[in-house]
Amino acid sequence: MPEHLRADAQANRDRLLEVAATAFEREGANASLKAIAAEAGVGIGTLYRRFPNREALYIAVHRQEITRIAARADELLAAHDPLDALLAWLEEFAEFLGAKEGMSEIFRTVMADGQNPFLDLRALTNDAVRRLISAAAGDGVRQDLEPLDVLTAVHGITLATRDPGQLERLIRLLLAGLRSS
Amino acid sequence: MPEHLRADAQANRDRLLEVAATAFEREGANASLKAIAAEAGVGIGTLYRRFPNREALYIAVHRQEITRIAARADELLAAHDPLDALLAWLEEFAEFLGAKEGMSEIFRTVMADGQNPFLDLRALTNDAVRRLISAAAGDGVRQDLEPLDVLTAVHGITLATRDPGQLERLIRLLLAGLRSS
DNA sequence: ATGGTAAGCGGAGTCGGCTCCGTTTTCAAA
DNA sequence: TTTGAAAACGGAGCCGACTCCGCTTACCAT
Repeated sequence: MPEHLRADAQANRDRLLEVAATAFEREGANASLKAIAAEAGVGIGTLYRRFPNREALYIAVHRQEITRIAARADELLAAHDPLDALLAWLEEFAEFLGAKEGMSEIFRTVMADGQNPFLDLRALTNDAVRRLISAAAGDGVRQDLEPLDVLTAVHGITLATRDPGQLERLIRLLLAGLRSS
Repeated sequence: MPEHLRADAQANRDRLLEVAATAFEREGANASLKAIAAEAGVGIGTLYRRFPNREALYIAVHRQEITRIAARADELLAAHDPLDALLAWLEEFAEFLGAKEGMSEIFRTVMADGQNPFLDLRALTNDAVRRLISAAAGDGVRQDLEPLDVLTAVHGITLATRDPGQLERLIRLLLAGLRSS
């Protein structure tokens, strides 16, 4: 395996990401990959060689956005009480997962797989939660919880919820659980 | 729409359910419907006429089992403290959803659709939760929660969780939330 | 008993995901 | 500049979901 992609391959990869971004935007995470390949002017085989499954392509497209969410934790902590920051972040994260059609399902696969090329993203969000929880120690938030468990809880809520009102209620219920002695 | 199925249709339906039961058992909820139809000796069209989608067939196969779970609420209430009963039921329900490969995903579709022929099952489980919550009023369980929200929370947990230990922890976290003032 | 028809049937057809492999292209060593 | 092999390409091919519609069959009214 070479260090860098061949020039033609790199160009194709870039074009795929570009086309995929607008396709996912337009049609959600279940956009036809065949169509994306065609619009990018490559064969379906080329798409799959570069991105071995739908999840890989989808996450590659949204890499920046996810990094951004993780970074939001510090912004929120700087601007609000720790408890408010925690709640706000959980809500933003939930909204992010829920807003894009299919994003939540994609996350499911990504989270489940232990040896994928997205472990860095998982670590980023994981650390964000850890910081938020630590900061809110003085507000009665339990310190014995795995950040990944909290992340999973929010994720689960976005998976099972359809109605935004219900999502809001369940996030608050989760927060209540986090504050239980 | 006739009251009863024609004799041949009824026989085919029965055979489909029988075959589907073993197929789902063996291969999980994503068993090939084409294969099920073939094994039942009918065309794929016949399967889809009777069960308009995978979910319909899957739930039809598991109808008894779901009814059974709902009924467990009363058994548990009769045998344990209300709080223990509530926890035990939530765990049983979660285990049920998590045990069968794909069941949890099927539930997702069923829960989301407001006009399906499974509303009775939803009502059954909903009432089970309502009774459990009411009974545990004296143990500090909040009475201002929609049973459906609680059900959704458990469901979400089973959707997002892979590891049984994590599932157990999240159920307990949920219970803690239920008891917060 | 039989004839008309609603009910039921089946599988060809369409579409999308994903794989596999024979062909083409890049690129760097000589 | 040539050249050969690693890298990349593309699309045919397979599979499964689900639909659609022309053909068949049960069954009831006569």
